[in-house]
Amino acid sequence: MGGLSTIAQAVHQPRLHERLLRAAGIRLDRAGASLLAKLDGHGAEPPRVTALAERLSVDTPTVTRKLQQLERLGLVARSDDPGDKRAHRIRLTPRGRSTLARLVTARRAWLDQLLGGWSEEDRTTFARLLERFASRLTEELDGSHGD
Amino acid sequence: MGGLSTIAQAVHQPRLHERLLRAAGIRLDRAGASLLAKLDGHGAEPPRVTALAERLSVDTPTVTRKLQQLERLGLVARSDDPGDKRAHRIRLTPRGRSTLARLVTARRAWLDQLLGGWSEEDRTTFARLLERFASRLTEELDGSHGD
DNA sequence: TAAGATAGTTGTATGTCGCAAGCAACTACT
DNA sequence: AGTAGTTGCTTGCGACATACAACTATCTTA
Repeated sequence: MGGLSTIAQAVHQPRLHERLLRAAGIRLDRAGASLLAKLDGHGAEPPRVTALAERLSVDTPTVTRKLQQLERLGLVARSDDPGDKRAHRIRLTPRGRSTLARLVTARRAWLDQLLGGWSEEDRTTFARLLERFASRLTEELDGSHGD
Repeated sequence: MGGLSTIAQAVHQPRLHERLLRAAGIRLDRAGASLLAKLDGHGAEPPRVTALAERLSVDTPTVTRKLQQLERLGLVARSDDPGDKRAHRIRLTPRGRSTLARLVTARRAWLDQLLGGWSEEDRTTFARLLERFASRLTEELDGSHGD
């Protein structure tokens, strides 16, 4: 099952990302893209820096700095947390939302292309197992903070 | 199918890697680990720097520098290419080979743990689809060098 | 044999990330 | 209310990853 490393490596490559994003007319680095993605659709309140760091499994300074960049680019905005003056709520700006939308579309198109010859059944199964594995993995990462 | 990004991200995380390798008693960074893995079992001649760069889909300077580190650590060795004085052949030292073996074992154990509750059938299917996807991806990467 | 290609290295810049340290605000305990 | 401890976020710093450009040595070819 060496495919896992291969895939992780490949999907993470700067080159690939560059190509994909450029094709979509988006100028955004990988970490920025991940962050944007985590800002989407979680119903209630916009998340805080800490919450984002946890979702991404990185530390807060990393998120802080990435947010500063994204803010400069006008893709995210921060508001004060009512009830805790230390905290900020992070949300997508309209521009951020549209960038994210284009990003998602581009990724999907790329995936569709890669899964070109696959049967509908294989695709579905793959998606299901991938999702299951991802959530297991996320659990694992979250669960072992205090190791 | 956002699981793909999640997985790529997770598997690539310094944190995770650190933990995994430390548990296995290995002191090696991610890129080093990837490089070692590509040095294994390809029958004939040991590969050259260029070949490694291609396999890893990174450029040659990256490989050169990583090799210098691995060489200092005594994990790889280089010999002159007979027939081309510019080129070098890169091979694992015994120590490199044993490090790699431990690495592979550690990864497998980690995977087994993650796939804990999975049926045998799901595991097999997942491995198969993952492999298929990985090789498609590799093709894609190789095929688009000259974009 | 000179022109161009190729193998590898070094120089330099950007991005990703962690740990340590710090400040401001919050919470709890007395 | 005051002090101690905790939490949310930021800044300082360093390590790693990787790209592009420029260079040297060697090989290939017309």
